[in-house]
Amino acid sequence: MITVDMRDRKPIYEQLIDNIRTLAVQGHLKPDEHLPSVRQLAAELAINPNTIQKAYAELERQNVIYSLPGRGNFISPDIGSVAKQERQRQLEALGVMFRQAQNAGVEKSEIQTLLDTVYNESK
Amino acid sequence: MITVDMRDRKPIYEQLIDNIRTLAVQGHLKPDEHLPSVRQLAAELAINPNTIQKAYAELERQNVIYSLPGRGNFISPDIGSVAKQERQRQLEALGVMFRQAQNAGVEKSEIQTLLDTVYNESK
DNA sequence: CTAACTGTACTATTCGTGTTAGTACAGTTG
DNA sequence: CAACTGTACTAACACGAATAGTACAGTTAG
Repeated sequence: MITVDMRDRKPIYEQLIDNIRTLAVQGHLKPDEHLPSVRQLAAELAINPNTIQKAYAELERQNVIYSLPGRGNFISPDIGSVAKQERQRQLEALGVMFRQAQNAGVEKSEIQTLLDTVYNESK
Repeated sequence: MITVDMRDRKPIYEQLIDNIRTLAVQGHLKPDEHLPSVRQLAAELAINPNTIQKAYAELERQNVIYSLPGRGNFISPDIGSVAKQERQRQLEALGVMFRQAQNAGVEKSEIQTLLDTVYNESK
């Protein structure tokens, strides 16, 4: 489900980009699946079509989707490579966070425990 | 050293807040240490005094510093409790990141390796 | 006491970015 | 042909960040 939070500091178009990329990477949106049209999604979310268009344009640039003028926007068939990039991004972000946590004085064992908790609670 | 990056999307006053809080938490700024005056720091960083004032006001609200009108701004004597809060914040942020990484398909072992690397490279 | 510092509190203005509003045009489809 | 699509514009608006300027009271070194 595609949603936006008007109270969030993050711009709407960025929320849309992250939201749709995540759905695609997680397989909730299949390759070649038809996305809502610019105008339709704008109506559903009660925001301006230009904002949707801005998000779709960036998603196409990131190879998350492709567009066929007159037809619509569709999930990219090689979404797998996007997923790979996304995992890499997550790791890099974690690297930064670890360094920040370390020099804030957070013990490695605390992070270790947290990591175990998160990766076990889904069982 | 207190710095700001004009190209950063994060507002200058927020950069200052994080920057000074980090320096204080890490002990690079000692309790009761005298901070640069609003006007002096503004001159050094080539930004408006109001922006410095905004950051100092928020830092005081967070108990990172205290101010004596006419005298200046100083690092809080009980900066230790701020450091504790900061460690807690870092852990919570990591929790969010772990969940994101997990459902982006990042393997636990990858994160484990990264964690070990970061916490060993300082040896 | 005075001059030169401090913090603090305002108002007004400027600036950048996100968002909206509106229009237009070409391709697609039933 | 009618009703969809994406795409490309321009203009206006809204909001927050940042600047500019002024003012006033407390502190301190001379």
